[in-house]
Amino acid sequence: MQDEGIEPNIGDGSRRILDAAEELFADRGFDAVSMHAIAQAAGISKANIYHYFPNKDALYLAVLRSASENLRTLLQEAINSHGSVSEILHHFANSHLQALLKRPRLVRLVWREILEKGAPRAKELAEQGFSELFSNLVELIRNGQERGELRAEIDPAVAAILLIAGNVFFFQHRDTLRHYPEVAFANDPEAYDKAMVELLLLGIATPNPSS
Amino acid sequence: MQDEGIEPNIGDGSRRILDAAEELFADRGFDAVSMHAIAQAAGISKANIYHYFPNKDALYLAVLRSASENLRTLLQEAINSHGSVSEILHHFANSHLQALLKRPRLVRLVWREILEKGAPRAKELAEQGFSELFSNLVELIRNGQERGELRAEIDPAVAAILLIAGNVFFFQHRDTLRHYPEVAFANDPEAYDKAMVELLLLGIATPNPSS
DNA sequence: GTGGCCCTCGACCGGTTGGTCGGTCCAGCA
DNA sequence: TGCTGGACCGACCAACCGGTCGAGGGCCAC
Repeated sequence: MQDEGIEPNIGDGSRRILDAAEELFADRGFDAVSMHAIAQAAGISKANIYHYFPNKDALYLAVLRSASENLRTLLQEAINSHGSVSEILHHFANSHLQALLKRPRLVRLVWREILEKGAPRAKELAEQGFSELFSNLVELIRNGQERGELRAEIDPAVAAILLIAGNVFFFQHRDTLRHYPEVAFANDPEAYDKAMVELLLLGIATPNPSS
Repeated sequence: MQDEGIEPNIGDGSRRILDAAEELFADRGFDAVSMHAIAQAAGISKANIYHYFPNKDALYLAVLRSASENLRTLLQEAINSHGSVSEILHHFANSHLQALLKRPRLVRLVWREILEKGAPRAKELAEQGFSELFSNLVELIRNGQERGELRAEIDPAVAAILLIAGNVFFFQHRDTLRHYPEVAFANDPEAYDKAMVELLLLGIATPNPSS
């Protein structure tokens, strides 16, 4: 039968296990983390983990499920806004990137699962967050087009992908970007998002006077 | 001329090992791949691997070095072009994405290493490809600004990141994107790049606010 | 008391891991 | 012809893996 809403047995014991496992899985991946290491990080014995979770896969799945849900609700906040399309997009980009930066462990964990090819343990689960976000953003851009604030010729999906990709790329490579002198915004995600959305809105080409 | 000048012993034996290891490491990651599996995939005995490589780490490093070099030369082709800025950017984006799609194993392998946090085995090695690409693209956009074809107000680094991020995102999620009805270009990278570069050039906002 | 009921644990299991070792095969060369 | 050295392998090793088991201990109802 199906589980009803929320996992029934989330006590203090399993919570500490989940926390420890989440960090380790996010940092090193499924295979590189042993149950012994998780137990040690949680401050309990390895056998005790098996009192709460039947096996390693189930533990990983529980961690992923928890992370996916948390990440989803976190990202959901990005689409609650109003105003002009420009304001909405600015708010969306900023909230989205802030959400990613707020819980980097969750993001890395979920992303790791999405990118895995060998053994997709719960790909759909990990993808659901992106799915909602993407659909909502596409809808949002489409509304902007209908209201005439955005050009009708553009593909909303391309614009949505660019916005999300820009944020994800910044999140994933912010440490690397810090090393480049060309990058002035590596430590300032808000400035980055501001520049990015303005660039997306106005384009990089010099406007043609005879348009 | 078969001598590459760097690695002294690249014979037929080690080549097959590197090929097999590259595929397995790219698909499943370092820890999930056993030396036995690599030997089996290469059609040799496990002990024979140790005739060419001192240990698993050295083998992984050799695979990563080879992949990084190949990927770098592959990406290098993207920056050789001329014409107007618009043409150059279109060519760059297209070549870049084609390069990614041409050798997905290399890309996944290198990207996996970049994203790893627990044990960065050769992060700098994996990042060098992106480094060159990014610097060249920034320079390219800066030239366009000096020639007046691109707006002077934009940050070249932001534009460069958006372009690369858009391609990388498409590459990494093309399988997922196929499931969305909003996405018409999931099987057509050229169409995607065309739309993306045009969007970047002209922006998504209507040029004249509500008249 | 004492019997159940969760937690918690050390000790243990079979299997797999990265890595080693002694030895075989065979082309090249004297 | 015999020797040499690189390519190659089956068998083996200690360590570790995920997972099991039986036993303790605190706690509450009786």
